Amino acid sequence: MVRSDKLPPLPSIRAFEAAARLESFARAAQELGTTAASVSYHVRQLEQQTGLHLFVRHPHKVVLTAAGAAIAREATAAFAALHASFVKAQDRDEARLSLTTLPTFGTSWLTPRLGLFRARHPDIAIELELSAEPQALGDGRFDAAIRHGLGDWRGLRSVRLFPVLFMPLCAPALKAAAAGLEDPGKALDVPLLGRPDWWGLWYRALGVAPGPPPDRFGTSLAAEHMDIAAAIAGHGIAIGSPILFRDEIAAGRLVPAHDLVAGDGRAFWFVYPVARLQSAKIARFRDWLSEAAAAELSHARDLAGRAVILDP
Amino acid sequence: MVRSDKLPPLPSIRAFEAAARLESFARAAQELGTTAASVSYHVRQLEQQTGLHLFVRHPHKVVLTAAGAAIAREATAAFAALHASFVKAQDRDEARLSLTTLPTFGTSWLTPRLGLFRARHPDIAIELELSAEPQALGDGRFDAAIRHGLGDWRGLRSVRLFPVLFMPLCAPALKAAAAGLEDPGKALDVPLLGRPDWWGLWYRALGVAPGPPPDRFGTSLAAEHMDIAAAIAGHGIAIGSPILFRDEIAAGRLVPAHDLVAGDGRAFWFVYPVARLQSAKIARFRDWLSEAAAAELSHARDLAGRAVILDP
DNA sequence: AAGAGAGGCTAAGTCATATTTATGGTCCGC
DNA sequence: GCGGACCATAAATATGACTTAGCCTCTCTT
Repeated sequence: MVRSDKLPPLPSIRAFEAAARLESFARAAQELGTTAASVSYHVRQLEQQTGLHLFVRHPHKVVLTAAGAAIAREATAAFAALHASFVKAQDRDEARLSLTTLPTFGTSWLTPRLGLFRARHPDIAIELELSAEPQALGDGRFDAAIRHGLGDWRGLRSVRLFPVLFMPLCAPALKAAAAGLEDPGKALDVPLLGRPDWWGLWYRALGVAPGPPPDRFGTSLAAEHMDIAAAIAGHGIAIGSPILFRDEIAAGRLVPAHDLVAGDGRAFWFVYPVARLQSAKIARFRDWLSEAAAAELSHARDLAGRAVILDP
Repeated sequence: MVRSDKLPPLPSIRAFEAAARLESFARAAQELGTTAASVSYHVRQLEQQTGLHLFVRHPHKVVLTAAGAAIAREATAAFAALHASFVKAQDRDEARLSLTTLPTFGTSWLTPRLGLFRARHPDIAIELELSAEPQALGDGRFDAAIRHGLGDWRGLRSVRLFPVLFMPLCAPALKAAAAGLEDPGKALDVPLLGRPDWWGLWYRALGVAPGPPPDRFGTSLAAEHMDIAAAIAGHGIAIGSPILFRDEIAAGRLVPAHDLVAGDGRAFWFVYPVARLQSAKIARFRDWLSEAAAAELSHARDLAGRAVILDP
């Protein structure tokens, strides 16, 4: 015998283990989803490699030798342990969903709704990371992400949620002061809050070419939702998504400063690696999120319908 | 993920385990005698099958994830246990050599010499079974056998030891009474012991066609060595092998009753399954036995040389 | 008893799968 | 700054397992 310090071929050990446990090549073949001939082949393979007699063949049945029984016992335990470790890892992995998304989306829209997901799927704990920069998926840090864009990320499966829209929003008290907003040449009593490029897009949608001069802008904060918070506090007119801040609008803390809704063709997408199409927890979150987004979209049908979509 | 209750492909687990233990695909490839590309393929395979991230890839190195580390630990233990069980079984198997042979050969020739083998190979315990009928090899009961015949057993490797010879043997006190043995028609004072067919062969070698009449024979015992024992006790003239009973002849307890040596072309052979060519213990016994048989043959050169060989 | 069925073996051809080979990119160390 | 080490990817290859088919032996049934 080869007196090898190497392990014999694992598929052969597997076939042998099943045959030993079930005391039959035919039943082992059934369990392994193969044929008796294959099991016979593997067992013989193993016997040749090890130089051990594992089974005594009788015309109608096979019987383990002493050596075979000893090895089979160990092998069964080893495979069971291996299997258990995978199951455990999968269970643990299945119980925790790690997401990364944009700060505004996460803060303003997703977080308030996460409780509903948790209520429906109490066995999945969500871990949410917020960052303005899209984080790589597939390296083990995150299971999935919500991004905005066109949905064309390579290697990722994308599910569209709702469009990215822009509209001037302000506190009700400032609504009057926002009159004449549509004329960028005209000075306003209140500053414009939010990213100048979004304002530029909105004015282009309005048909006004150059947009407002730089001195119209107040401090631009780190994220959209902070501008919106400033607007709610009455510090100016913010440019932001009427969908993301529907709750604020519905509560009357925020009103449109103008009726025009602009968009740049982009949307929010739920994305996850193609390699994880089979992941149950991702599928569950995706389904819940799609549903929530569809509900959101049904509230925003008129907004989305009348939005002026421009190239960015 | 496939949430499979089946174990993922074992070769992939093996590749992963090595990679995890060595913290490097390249070193794992080296250990497994394959290439890094292969290891990479398998690890990816495993990750896809299980839906788990096992490694975080960095451009220059790979790092285990928490799940990967947990699985690797279990996998290493499982493989080690598996390996240990094979090594143990092989060691145990290697420490015990089970032989089957003919009663006379075993009793008269082999057993007295087994001590020499044991002295040279104290780590191998011999188990000797005696039976007149040849026992099947390769079913786990016996590692090897010593048989007599022509050396043409299918599926078995045969090593020739020494020829099967026949010669009348008797106690020295009966030597005189054996005079005239060569004439089967002449009545003797002492009976003939042993198998009539062997006597028949011997007489044919002598050139005497019909052989002695049945009433010349004493009781024929179950095995040759028992006839010889009877001869030593002075109960008659036995037909037997001068090689197997060389010790008795050398000690003077047995003398040839006639000088003619006959043979039927057969010999004693050491045989073992072709499938076990690699077995170290069988090789060690075979080498020792060949040596002992060669020494025996050198003592019996003149006997073998002058033997008259007939077809049986 | 005799026949059908179950279990296993063997042999040969097919097919799948792992592996190799080659290429490219990234980072680390000299 | 450059060469080497390490890993990823893709396509082609080759090994090896698997299936299929036919056969034998034994057992159970009728």
